Amino acid sequence: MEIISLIKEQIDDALKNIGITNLSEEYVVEIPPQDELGDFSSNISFILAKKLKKNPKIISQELSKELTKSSFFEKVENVNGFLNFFLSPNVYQRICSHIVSHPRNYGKIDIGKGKIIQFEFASVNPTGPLTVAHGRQAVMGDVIGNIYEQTGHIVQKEMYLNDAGRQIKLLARSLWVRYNELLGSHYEIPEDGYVGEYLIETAKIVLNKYGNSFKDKWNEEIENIFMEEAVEDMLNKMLHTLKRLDINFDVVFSEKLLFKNNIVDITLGQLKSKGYIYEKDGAIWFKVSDLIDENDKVLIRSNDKIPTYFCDDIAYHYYKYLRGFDQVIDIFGSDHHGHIPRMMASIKALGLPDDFLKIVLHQFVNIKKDGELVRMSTRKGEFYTLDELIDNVGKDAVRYFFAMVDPDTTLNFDVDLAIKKSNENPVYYVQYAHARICSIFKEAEKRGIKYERFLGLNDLNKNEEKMLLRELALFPNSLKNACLQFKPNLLTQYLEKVSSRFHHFYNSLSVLNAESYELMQARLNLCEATKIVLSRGLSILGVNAPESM
RNA sequence: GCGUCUGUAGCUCAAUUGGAUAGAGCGUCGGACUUCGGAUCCGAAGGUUGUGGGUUCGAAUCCCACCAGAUGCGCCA
Repeated sequence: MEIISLIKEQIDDALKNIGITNLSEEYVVEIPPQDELGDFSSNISFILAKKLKKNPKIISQELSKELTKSSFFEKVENVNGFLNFFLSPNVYQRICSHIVSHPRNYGKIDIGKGKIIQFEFASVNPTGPLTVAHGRQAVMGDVIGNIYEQTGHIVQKEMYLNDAGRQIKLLARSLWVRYNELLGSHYEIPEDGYVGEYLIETAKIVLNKYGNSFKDKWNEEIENIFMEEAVEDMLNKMLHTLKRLDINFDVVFSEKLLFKNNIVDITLGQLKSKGYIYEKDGAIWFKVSDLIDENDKVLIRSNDKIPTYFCDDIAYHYYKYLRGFDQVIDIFGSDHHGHIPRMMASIKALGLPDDFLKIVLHQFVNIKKDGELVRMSTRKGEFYTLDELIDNVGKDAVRYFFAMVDPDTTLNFDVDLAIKKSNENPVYYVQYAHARICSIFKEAEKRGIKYERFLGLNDLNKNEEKMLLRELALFPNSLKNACLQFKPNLLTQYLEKVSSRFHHFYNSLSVLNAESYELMQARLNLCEATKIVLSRGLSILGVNAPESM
């Protein structure tokens, strides 16, 4: 039951009745700017006006006359060409009973038709603690993944681990320096190495495990040990931090696996067979210029024959295809945007479907501390870690805060403010609405009132009740928009609107002291419906829906 | 230089993708029922949507130019 589509069905029927078929343009059914104007409105007349070269007011007059015949609407008005709908009371009743009878899956819609979708996010070099910027990406990926599950997709969440390559070697050497430091031997951390103090902790682990056997000794074997130890510890810490946010991955995919399974060679072979590969100056190149307006790129380096990051990434995505996903959605920071056209080109070159890969970007997080913006650099060891943020603000607020901002917007995070007044975060507003409803039901029980489902629903005709119900009816639509646009903030915004409508209703009408028994039951139903939407919405956001707070 | 994203109230963000009088929270000011939770509700102040043009019934949204910020243009990842 998705209210906007139902209204559109009514409009389409009316169009047919007045002889208008094959309308190709999309028209909109939405909520008018003022509640008094109607429950919903549509711009259909303007769309038709352009097409039929007729005055929109005349068209909406014709249409409103036709639509009034339907029992779906109490009345249909036309104001300045807009069609404004007032739903019949029985539609509101149906909404309420529908929600109450589907507590576990109200809002689900089938956009995906069971497609298997992989989400890749929070893929980082395991070279240091996660920062708040990573937190944004992790929450975003997790929430969009959840939304995809609600919209008829089968979702797998995966993290890619860059556990090979130059950065890791630098990390190993930096760790070794810290390890020697513990043993009283002093070396310089290499240029571009990792100076953050978190490596001291890791060094202690190595010291515990291996004793002083690597003191003042350095060779390839030792380097490998330090690489492994460093990556393991960093990964554990990262996963631990994410777990604190209730973010869990189905798969952590190691870069090393690409080589172990020969994926790089297989991918290169595939590209070669399609004619996109050539050799020059001892390196192997990808003919990007055949596909897009960009220079060719190196896949295998000339001096050490090691694949570039780009090459690995192509191989990784080809492997995703071989693993059988219908679609893959990557979530990257916006600094990767230059990577997108090349990746899309490689998808085409490999002969994969055009829509196989979708890359979603998000802007950065700036941290404001003591009134100043803090630049974050893992390498220099200057950052505000995600763990600190969770310590200070708590899981629910962190998740909500990151979900509530449009991914395209740079987020200025004022840490001091977030710590000082947690009310800054609207998550409490939504949670409070939920807790309040729970408390009504507790109070009802205390008074010996037995809640009766579906009773008295036709008494729900006050404006506050209708506005709340209308909002509840939009839940599926809100999930749909969030899904199609990859914007979790549409969901948080929606929940805030629902909460606002509820608080308003609560303050102007009494539930347990209603004028009649039937009306009280009706309002209890309305409360339950609201509770269902709030708790479903919050659970998709991964935020707790408390019974009391 | 070329490309991408952003610019909205003092601050943090919206605006159902071209709709009607641009909305919330925080902050400021003023109010609320001895009754279901005052983490709430109601009201006020606060805006030339970065600037200037254009497109049309209608623009924060689309097009052009400029200004400002972020970011990318490696045999780095």
